[in-house]
Amino acid sequence: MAGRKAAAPDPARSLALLWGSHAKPGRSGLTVRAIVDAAIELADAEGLEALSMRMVADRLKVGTMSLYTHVPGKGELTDLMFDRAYGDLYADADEPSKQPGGWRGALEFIARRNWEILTAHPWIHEVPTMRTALGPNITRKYEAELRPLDGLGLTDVEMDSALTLVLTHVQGTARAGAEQLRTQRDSGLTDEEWWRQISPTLTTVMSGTHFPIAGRVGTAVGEHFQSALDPAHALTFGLTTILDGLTQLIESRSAVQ
Amino acid sequence: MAGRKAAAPDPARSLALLWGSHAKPGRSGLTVRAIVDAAIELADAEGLEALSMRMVADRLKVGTMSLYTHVPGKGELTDLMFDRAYGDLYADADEPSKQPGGWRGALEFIARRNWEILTAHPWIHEVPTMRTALGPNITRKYEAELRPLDGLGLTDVEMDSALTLVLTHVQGTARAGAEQLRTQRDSGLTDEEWWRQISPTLTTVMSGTHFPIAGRVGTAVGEHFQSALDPAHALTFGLTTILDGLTQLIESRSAVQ
DNA sequence: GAGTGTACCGTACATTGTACGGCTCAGGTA
DNA sequence: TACCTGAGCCGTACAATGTACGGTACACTC
Repeated sequence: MAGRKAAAPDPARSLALLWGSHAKPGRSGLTVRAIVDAAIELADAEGLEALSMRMVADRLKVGTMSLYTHVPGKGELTDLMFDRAYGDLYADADEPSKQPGGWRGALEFIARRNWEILTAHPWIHEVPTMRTALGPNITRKYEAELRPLDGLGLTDVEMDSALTLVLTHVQGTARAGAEQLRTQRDSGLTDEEWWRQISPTLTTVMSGTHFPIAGRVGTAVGEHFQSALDPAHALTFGLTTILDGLTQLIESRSAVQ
Repeated sequence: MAGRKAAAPDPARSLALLWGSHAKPGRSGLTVRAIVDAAIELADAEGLEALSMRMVADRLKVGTMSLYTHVPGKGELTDLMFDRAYGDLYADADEPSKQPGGWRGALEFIARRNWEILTAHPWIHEVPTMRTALGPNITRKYEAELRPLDGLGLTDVEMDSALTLVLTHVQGTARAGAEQLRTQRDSGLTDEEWWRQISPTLTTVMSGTHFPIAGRVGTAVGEHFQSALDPAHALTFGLTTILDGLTQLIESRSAVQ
């Protein structure tokens, strides 16, 4: 991005900030909580790229540089936003495991809740998540999501792998959906309008090529979903397939035992 | 980003550019191909964010604004880079279906090749892919990847869904791996050093909490992989599970028929 | 030799994150 | 009360970005 390169981040300071109390007000009433909330509101509407420190400060009626008293920089701010966005994912650490349908029902619930958060806050996809994996809400999330997988005969590593697989699927699908929406909004064209606009060029340009199966399948998909992609369908199709696969693994484990 | 907001893009022009000949030189020998190649080289090393039009122009010993004679803007340039990166994915449109092991072997091959490309060009994750889905190389890729799924009893929509599921998994996993590498490079710390650095703060801060399963599993994963995440393991675990799930679907279809 | 279109590019501008240094005020001490 | 100190606040400045605009120079055609 523009500006000087990001200062060397201090991981320990970031961690302390994540776990700290965000409610202590300064002289003008400014708090970390208020900064994070304002930033989330802006990012929900415009995305992370469009979010600027100046915009956040303006919304809080505060000088831009005042933010830096409470937050070391934009990177740390997005980390805080990330952890906060997952703050009310679950009522408590047992909510997923209390769902009906055993581990399968629990994973379906987990997938649905994650999907909802990602849809409400599409900017989450742009946050580098490695650093924030130890925030308070993310930690609680990990505990809540592992519990339904405990005691099924899986090893600890397998429990983590199974959860990661489901979450990666939800994230990837939600990301594609968010991108689709954003592309539509940026261009001001619906999928159908866009298609109509490029259609003549496309036939010209592809006249020399011959892709029989891609043509047939692409057409079928387009007619079925009115689009090249239906994220909701991709989510459930993939989840069903993944859970079927995990069923085999879990059954083989309990059979061995 | 900085600068004026991106000009209203013309989809038809972008499409024509994607399919056009990129070898026609201008007065100073500048070609679209050369611009794209230079940009890919730079992005491979530094990422898409760090890639600037000025850097590309400097590398080609050309004025910055000369690039705009050949390419409408940075967005279209990344589209071209994207399509080009997938240029030599497969020798021909039948390479995946010729792999041993039937459809399962073919999908494993597809996953592996996509993984290799994504690992070689991590900036691909930052390119909005919706627009480029109709570039020449992406179209050929789609054809090549659908062929091994044809004639198994799946509907056209199911063929697309199955492929999308596998590709989403590979992308999500590769993205996590790329992020891990980038975080390490940016911070200059290995996973282990980073962990040691935050460890005291972490115990202080988490002293009041109690997450038994997260603690147990997290520790097991960390010891097993020397890291919170092993992308290669996540890839194969997920792929196996997904293919097991798809096997059930395909068998049920051929049984019905 | 004149004219024309296109490739090339220097300059300018809005916008970004944030370093730096100064101002102001709350709270403690004398 | 008078003063001091540290922290909150923030105006200004800077390097970097994508690209609009308008000018220059070259390769053509006639």
